[in-house]
Amino acid sequence: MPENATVAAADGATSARRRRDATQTRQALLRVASRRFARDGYASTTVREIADEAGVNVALISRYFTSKEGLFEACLTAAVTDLRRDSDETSLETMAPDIARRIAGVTHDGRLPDTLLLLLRSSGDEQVDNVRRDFLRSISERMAAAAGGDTHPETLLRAQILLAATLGMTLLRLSMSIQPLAAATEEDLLGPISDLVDALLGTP
Amino acid sequence: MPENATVAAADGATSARRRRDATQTRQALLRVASRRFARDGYASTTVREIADEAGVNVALISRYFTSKEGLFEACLTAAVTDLRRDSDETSLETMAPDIARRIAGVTHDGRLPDTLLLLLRSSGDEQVDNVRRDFLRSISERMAAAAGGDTHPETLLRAQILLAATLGMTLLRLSMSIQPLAAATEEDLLGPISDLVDALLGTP
DNA sequence: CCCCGAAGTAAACAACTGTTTACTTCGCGT
DNA sequence: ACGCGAAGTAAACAGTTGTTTACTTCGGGG
Repeated sequence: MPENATVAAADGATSARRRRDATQTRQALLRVASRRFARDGYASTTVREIADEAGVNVALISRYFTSKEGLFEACLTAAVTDLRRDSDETSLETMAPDIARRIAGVTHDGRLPDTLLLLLRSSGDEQVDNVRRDFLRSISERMAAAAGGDTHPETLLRAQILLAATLGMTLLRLSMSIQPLAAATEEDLLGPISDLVDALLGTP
Repeated sequence: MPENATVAAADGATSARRRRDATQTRQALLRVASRRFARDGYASTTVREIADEAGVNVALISRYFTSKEGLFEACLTAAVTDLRRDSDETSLETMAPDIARRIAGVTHDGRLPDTLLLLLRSSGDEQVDNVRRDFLRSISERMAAAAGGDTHPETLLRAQILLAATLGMTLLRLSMSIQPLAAATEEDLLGPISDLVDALLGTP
């Protein structure tokens, strides 16, 4: 027999997993599923692929998340929580660097771009879709609010266009690997994005 | 029995179909499939759904397009052909109204936004994916070329960001129905998009 | 008019999907 | 050390997928 059979399958994380730990298993599933759902979409991703990549049995998805749909909803909730954290204290000055970091930056726990991409994926379930839609809308409202004191109705439209540009860039980078956008660094993007923010939300 | 059994199923087009015509059947399938693939993605769309909506038997998809994959490739080719037509004679002045029309306008033959959205959908087939990627890149190159005579390397990056914004707006409109962006008219969008084009590609 | 090939159809096919079941194996508190 | 409940597993399940088959029906040229 192999000398170390306990971690025979692919590890679901960078760190080695304890042999039996429901919490770690759940997190491994969440991490793998978030990436796959974000990059390939809901329908193209099978539960067996997720389980295999996480080094976990398929049945545990149903056990811990009720269903594939439940797993997706959990991924989405985690993404929303993560995104809300640094989008509530936004201002017109920090917006451009924030966007650049969200698109091309990396942080402590992992890679961010996946998180943003998940908002564009649908499971088909109407209720879960509404979570997604409501959150996108609240983000655009926050961006519009940061733009200026005046509540000009077109400001919200312009904020949504800026949001669309952010999501589009993420899509072209991660899902389509369009060069040179896909290889652009955080600093490469800062200039154009600053112009973007200024043109859409800056005071004329 | 019903008084008119020949067009019993849902019509695949606005016009009534002749009872037996391979060309019309193929076009009906193409039209329905393009819309479904664009709006819901490749994996979420069933060949039976496409056939039913087109009022056609499922087996005819395999007959006329070899496979679901072949049907998708045919949709993509048609979309590319359509998009190339009015993107090769683009200039910096007409770019903003062109984009606005592509996103919110309607034309002679049907609705345009679907066409643009199809470029974001993947069937998983690597070869077909390359068609998609190559075309997106060629579009961004054409936009960069229209921007100015100088071949500054950052110009291509900025053109791709503009392309990303265009695709993102289409996505937020058609696939997510984010208001007020989803309800914005061609004229509503012209102002912000003009600012966008100017900020990214205009000479400073 | 009539018939032959094209156009269309219903049913069956195997592969794959998400989910459940019955079972085994481990780790931890006593 | 031991056993009991939690954690994990393999196999089977029913439904759906894309595709193929054998068949019927139409319609236009001779």
